[in-house]
Amino acid sequence: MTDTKSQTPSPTDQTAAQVRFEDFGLSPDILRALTEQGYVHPTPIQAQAIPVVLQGKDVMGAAQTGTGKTAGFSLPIIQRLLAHANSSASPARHPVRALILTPTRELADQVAENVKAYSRFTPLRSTVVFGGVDMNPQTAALRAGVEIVIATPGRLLDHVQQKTINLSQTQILVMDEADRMLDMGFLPDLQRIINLLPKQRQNLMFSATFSPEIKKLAASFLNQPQTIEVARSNATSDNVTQILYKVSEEEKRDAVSFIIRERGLKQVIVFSNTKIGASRLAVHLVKQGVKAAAIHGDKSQNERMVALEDFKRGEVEVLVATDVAARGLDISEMPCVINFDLPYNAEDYVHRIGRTGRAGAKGDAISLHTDQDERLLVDIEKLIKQKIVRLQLSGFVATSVHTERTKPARERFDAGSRHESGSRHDARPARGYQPPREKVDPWFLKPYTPSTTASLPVATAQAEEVSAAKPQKRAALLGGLLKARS
DNA sequence: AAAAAAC
Repeated sequence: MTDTKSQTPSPTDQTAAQVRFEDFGLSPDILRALTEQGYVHPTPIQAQAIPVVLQGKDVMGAAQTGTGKTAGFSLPIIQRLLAHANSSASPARHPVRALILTPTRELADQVAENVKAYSRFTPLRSTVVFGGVDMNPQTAALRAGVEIVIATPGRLLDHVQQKTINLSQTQILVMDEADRMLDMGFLPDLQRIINLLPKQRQNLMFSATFSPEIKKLAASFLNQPQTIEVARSNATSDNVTQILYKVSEEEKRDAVSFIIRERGLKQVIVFSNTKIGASRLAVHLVKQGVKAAAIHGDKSQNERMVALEDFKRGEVEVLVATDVAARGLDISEMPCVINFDLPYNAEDYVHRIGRTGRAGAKGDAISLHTDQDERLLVDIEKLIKQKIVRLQLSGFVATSVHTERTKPARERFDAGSRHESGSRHDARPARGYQPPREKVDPWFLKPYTPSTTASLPVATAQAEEVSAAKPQKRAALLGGLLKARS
């Protein structure tokens, strides 16, 4: 909902800030919804996208999350559906006329909430469709009739198969976070869905980055699209201060709680590369009295929802997340994000830190890195075309250890407890000497041994081969798509 | 290497 909030204009916003939502010729019913929410001025992407979408043109939009993208496409879509009412259909029948696809369930839910809010005073109906929850309520809503459907691809196709949805009248298609959908291997699903739609339709595609693959996708799906680009692609916001702290693998968890305590953070997302890592870190933080919760794909949809709601309400102060939350999640006023792990994919770094410094506000992006991360760091700095500031985590002493197994960790534990002024060590003195637990995550704990160091170049070379092959495979897929269409 | 998404 922070999407369209008017903001302190930065120099580049000045023209946009002078425009008002009233200037677009939107229906009074839409303007009323906007007024009630206190939205007066469009964000730059909204100012650019709304008129173009209203004209019925295809759009290729490059926009980071937090730029007001959702309102940028949903407001004009609602307007178009209102203006071109289905005269032929009986009033009881509401065919799906606009379809909005998103990569994650949470994002689908949020977009749906926004669409509902903007169309509140119109006769248009909308519903959201995604997996992990009971199909029946969705089926009931679709039966009752909706003009706008917001969906994740898998469950949508499920409904198609069950014949509980009819897409033969869909005039507008939106692909939100298209780059993410490609990354997640949704291309075949996208193609299947598009084949179900009328050939004559309006297509809107939004992507945080303009990779060659995205351009190919745009070329195959869009019809003479108008390009809208607000932020430089792959650029990080100037409002975000990026910091790096070098720590050892064993120190990471304590470093996170140290940073949270030291800065008095009350709203922070911590990104972990693994689901198990996210869960463990959350448990660790809770044990230290931090109000933390984990959100990742192994949690039930209900748990994910509850964690997100609690976080938005402030009941949870630290949300430990995998990349399920890297893109799209609309969480307002995020002053800080922490990378517990550096992401494997440099683009994900951009998305993660895009969770902060939004809508003109300042933000901090703090990343922990270890010796093993050097390569990832190089990739990231190459992508964002800047060096990230390396700082010392001054005053930090690890008080507990990741694993009790490695000798260096134990030494650090002893050293830490001697210098530490707090009493956590005294409260639980036996902790450092317990025998190792049975289930040790091999990925998480990589001991420093000469043999692993020696084998590293080989492993790296293999990894390069794989990642080099991937785009080609995608390109081949896209090529097939192009041929199939022509 | 991981994560996400349909049952």
